[in-house]
Amino acid sequence: MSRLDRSLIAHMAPFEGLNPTELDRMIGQARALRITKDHAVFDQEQDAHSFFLLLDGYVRVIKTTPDGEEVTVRYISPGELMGIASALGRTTYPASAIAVVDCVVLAWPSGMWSEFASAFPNFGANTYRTVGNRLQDAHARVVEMSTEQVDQRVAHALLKLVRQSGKRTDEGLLIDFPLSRQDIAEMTGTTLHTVSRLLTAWEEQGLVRSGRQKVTVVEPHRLLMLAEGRTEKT
Amino acid sequence: MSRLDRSLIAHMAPFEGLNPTELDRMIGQARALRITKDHAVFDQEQDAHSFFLLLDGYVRVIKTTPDGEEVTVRYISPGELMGIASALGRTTYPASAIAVVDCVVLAWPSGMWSEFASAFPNFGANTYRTVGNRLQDAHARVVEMSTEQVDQRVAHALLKLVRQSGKRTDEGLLIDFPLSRQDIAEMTGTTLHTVSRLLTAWEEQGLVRSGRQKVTVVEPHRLLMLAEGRTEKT
DNA sequence: ACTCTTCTTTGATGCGGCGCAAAATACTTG
DNA sequence: CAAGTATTTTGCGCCGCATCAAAGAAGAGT
Repeated sequence: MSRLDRSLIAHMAPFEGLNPTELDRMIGQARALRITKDHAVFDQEQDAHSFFLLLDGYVRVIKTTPDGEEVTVRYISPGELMGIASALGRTTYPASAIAVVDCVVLAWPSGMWSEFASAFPNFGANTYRTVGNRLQDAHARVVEMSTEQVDQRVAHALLKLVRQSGKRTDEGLLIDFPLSRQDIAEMTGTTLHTVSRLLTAWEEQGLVRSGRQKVTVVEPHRLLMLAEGRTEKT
Repeated sequence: MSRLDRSLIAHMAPFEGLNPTELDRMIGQARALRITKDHAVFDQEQDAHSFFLLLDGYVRVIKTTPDGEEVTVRYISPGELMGIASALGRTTYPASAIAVVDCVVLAWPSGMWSEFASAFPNFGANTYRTVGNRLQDAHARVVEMSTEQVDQRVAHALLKLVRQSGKRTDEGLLIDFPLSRQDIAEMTGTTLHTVSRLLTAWEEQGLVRSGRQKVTVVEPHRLLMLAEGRTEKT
């Protein structure tokens, strides 16, 4: 079994303000896991035994409705915590987390949460700041869904993904993991058909370039204008 | 100036598990405020100087979009905390809170949050449980907006309000504060026109009774079936 | 190279619910 | 009680986008 070193996590936002000793104590309790593509890190409704840190890869957090529809809550990037139900006094996971590529995660037993939070106040504060941001995001999503048209929502979704995982290429900013039309539809509350039509239209206007499970934003600025709803001059 | 007594708050959820001494210490630092109907408890974007507990009345939490549309995030009932930006490491309020009737609130300076949280761990845990619930709610809203039709969303909204503030009357369960078609529209991402049509249709079917700024749910069960989308047999 | 599967594109059709307009009703205030 | 204001109702036309259907395109497996 491989040793875990604090350098793995020292630079990550949740651990900001922790000294080396503290980092060692935290990582000493962690288990590293590999999650292969399309497998779950944790499942909705299940007992929240652990909380996680994503070290490498990308994870999609989804909620499944009683009648089987899937809604994507968010994408997790390396350095983000997930499954922190225990920090919020829950005993089950409210959503499922699926690896969209092969991933590496660290896992801590949920029971350890309160211990960490009181022993390392910075860690607690960092986590709650994250929770605050996610609450904000969720409310922003509600506002978007209430007030914006589909094209604006899709534009916003793409911009968010680009901000989170955009990689410079010679064509523009490539979203760094496989992302299908269906995936985008599940983020924006529409259908893959509509997403497909929008992307081809935008491709004709030179805003994006896209292919199978891959989207590159060529002109973020013009896409933002569209997202904000200021009228487009052809 | 009136003395505040711990009996005001002792039975409220955020203070569960606190002993009388602790309650006294907390309430000793609080200021009581009256907020008259239609006035703000706090405003979006403003410096988060205080956090609040609603003692009496009802408060609507809203987000305003750049172009002036208002989206209702939630209604607050007596015994609930609000404006707890500081617990999540924010320095400004992410939304505005408006009294829908004359209200009484307690206010504590934001700076006191961390002190309370560490001195009274139960209070901290209770608060974070609340935050967890709100995050859940927000995600549930996103799922609703993504997958449900307007009539289902309106039905869900009414049921939520009834659960929160339903008062038994001889007609059914009355929502205990003034609530216009416009208000319902802002909760569900639709227009007052559509809400009006739905309510009159439901009234004809005997599901609800409603008048000016007032809604009574007559048959919660049938309304729930409608909310869940199981088809109605006329 | 060929088949199978997954993902994407594109067309045709229909409808839920929004936008607009105007009237009716319910409170409020002098 | 009359005038003024806020809220609700209702009709009508239209359009954004879902739904249904089917055919391409791109990889994956053998």
